[in-house]
Amino acid sequence: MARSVEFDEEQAIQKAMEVFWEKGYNGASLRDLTEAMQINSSSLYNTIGDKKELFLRSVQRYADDRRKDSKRRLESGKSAFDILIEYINDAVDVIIAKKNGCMAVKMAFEVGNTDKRVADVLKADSDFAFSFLRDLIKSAMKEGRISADEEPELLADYFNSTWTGWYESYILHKDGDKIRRMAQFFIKQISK
Amino acid sequence: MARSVEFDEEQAIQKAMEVFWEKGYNGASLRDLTEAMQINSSSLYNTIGDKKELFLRSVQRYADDRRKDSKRRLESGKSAFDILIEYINDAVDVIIAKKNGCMAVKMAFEVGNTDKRVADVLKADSDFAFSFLRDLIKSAMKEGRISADEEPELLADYFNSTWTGWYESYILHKDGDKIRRMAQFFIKQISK
DNA sequence: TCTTTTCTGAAACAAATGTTTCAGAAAATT
DNA sequence: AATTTTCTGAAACATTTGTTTCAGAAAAGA
Repeated sequence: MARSVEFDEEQAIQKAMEVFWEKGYNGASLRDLTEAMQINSSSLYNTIGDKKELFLRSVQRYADDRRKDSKRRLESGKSAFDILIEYINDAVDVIIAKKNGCMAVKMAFEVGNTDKRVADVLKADSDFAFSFLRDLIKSAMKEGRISADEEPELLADYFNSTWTGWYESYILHKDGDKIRRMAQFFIKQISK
Repeated sequence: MARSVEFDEEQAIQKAMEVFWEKGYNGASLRDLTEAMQINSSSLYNTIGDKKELFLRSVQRYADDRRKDSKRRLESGKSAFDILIEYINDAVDVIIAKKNGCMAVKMAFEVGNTDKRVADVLKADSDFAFSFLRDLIKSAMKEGRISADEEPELLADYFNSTWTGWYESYILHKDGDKIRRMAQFFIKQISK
């Protein structure tokens, strides 16, 4: 039989993801990508495919990571309300600490209207986050920590869309305290 | 003396803006741009400058349009609260009706971290929207239509960042009712 | 009308893009 | 160890990119 693939595909996708994350789909060149992945373009085309395919896999990978993160949070044993608050605070930390914010948001705005396959992955990611939040909100309502005046579905959508604006604010103003204040206000509003 | 410029620069910038708006900075090629502007690249380089300069002017133009729109709203003679509600509802309409959402948001995510000059224009635009909203919120508080429990500055930031998430939601889910529900909830929350 | 200056169109430019080619190296099985 | 299959590296590919060139057309003033 023959020789087997030399490079670690998962590791390579991870590196590609980081490049796309920083430069965007159109801003990242094949040479940027293969250099970061430390593979030759022939290997890339032999295994993963072309640039579009690599991008799809990168976004997919990002979504997978988020899904794992959500699972981890659910298994933490904390109360639903506490998980929600921690989730919000962690989102704030990501916005402020990570140089490039949330990849899903960035890509939604760059290619969400043009690349159907990527848009579907992002939509599925958003749907998953929605369920995650809706269930937590429902539980937090039962715990009596969140006012049950509104439908959990509406609140979940509202939650989900709220961080996005914080990302934009941080990109433009680089003001961490501003984000923290908005987050505190948000928490205060939904708490009972 | 000599011949004068043949094409209408303002009209050309307008066309360029539309192309950038749809395709993004990296996604728009010089040929896309000059075709839409209906001018030769030599004319472009003779008058406006290179691609970066054209982009800057396009973003600038977008910001100018928004400023004019805000001024128009202030001069409408309506109450501050009504202006705010109308502003929110119009934002919702733009999200749902316009194919490409808000240009400022899109560009903030694409080049906000890499192109300093564009980022400055976007920041100034955001600052202007902030003042516009803060003043309206202050007035609406005096009118007794918005609860004065929070600082107008915080609410203005909160307002300003809220639409962004709605844009993202609409790109992914194409669900106008979802946006309208979030907007209604938002209005309900801030109303007294 | 003639001159002078400047703008425009088409073509050309080098560099960068995404992708393919292929000879030889490398591994797995026999 | 020989064989066979497949992977890899470097180079080449055709396009597309952003930008420049320049001859001639066009306008304004003399």
